[in-house]
Amino acid sequence: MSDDDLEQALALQGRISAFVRAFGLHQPDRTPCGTPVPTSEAHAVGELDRDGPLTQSVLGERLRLEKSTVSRLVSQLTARGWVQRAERAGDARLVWLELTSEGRRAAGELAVARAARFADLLRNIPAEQRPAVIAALTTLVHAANRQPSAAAVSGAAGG
Amino acid sequence: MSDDDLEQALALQGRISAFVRAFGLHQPDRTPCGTPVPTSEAHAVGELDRDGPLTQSVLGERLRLEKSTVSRLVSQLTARGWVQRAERAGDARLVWLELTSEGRRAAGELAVARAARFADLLRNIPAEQRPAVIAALTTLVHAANRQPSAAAVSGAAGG
DNA sequence: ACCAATTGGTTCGATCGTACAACCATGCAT
DNA sequence: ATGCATGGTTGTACGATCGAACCAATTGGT
Repeated sequence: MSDDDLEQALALQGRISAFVRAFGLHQPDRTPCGTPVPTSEAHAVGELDRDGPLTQSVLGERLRLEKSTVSRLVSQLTARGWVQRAERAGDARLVWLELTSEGRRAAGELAVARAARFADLLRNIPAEQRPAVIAALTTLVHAANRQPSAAAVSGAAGG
Repeated sequence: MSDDDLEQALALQGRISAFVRAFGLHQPDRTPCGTPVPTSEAHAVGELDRDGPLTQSVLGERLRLEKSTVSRLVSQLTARGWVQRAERAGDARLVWLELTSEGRRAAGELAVARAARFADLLRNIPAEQRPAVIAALTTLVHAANRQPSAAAVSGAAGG
């Protein structure tokens, strides 16, 4: 690793860490909508709203969570009345997840609240820089997805 | 909010959310170094290593944490032998925090491990795009810091 | 000089987010 | 059939964080 690389790595680390803190991503609960919705539930609902019925394992892949975590998460969502566990002809092991109508309504509200929050963030970025910021994040996501053990070696923003 | 703004907000939200998942930031524990160090402890040690002795409340401001959270965090670090709570002439309420020599050693190791992880990430970004990515993140951090209730309305990456 | 409000910390209780291991059921392949 | 792989559930443990209640030292007014 050259000195230049090291410097860039340190810069990257500092920025990401700072953003996580500044944007409040280190606080797990709370979401800005009527009923407070835990973050993880919001993520799951968003995924189901966007990509139709999914099996639990697929949802887990999307969210990068262990199957046990997903199982519990789904239980909470069904308790809340937002998700239904269903079966389908075919593989009897699979649990299919779909939003209830109530769940779709909630997903919509959450999407609006979320968009508002991010719109606020954008408002603090000069308009001409916005596309560049979004492009850079896209690059970053691709890079992260290419990392070998992204999930396994995790947590390093702070460590 | 114009359609264009909305579109950008949605893009931003999606990218950030994707990055958090892809890079594994949603998993609180684990850091890639000898002894597994919880993320929050690593952050705190890094801060103390960089900016000398701090009081607890200042550390809390830096990390954007409640004083109760900081108190516990510091207890864990002293139990680990990395931090010393000290007093100083002057305001007797203040608790000054400083790294022990063991703590400084650990901070160094953590920094190395962290840099390696981020260097990996950089390796997956074309060299010519790296400065742009870092610049974009800088912009993003500034924007987040300008947000009114960053801490209060938090958690919205998923909600 | 005194008392009230403020500030820095600690402790308690709660919730969220997640992983790993052990386990069961179903399905698939030899 | 038998044995391995896959999808889920439950139990256990930890990490991260907050708010409220509380105490001690300080500071500002009157």
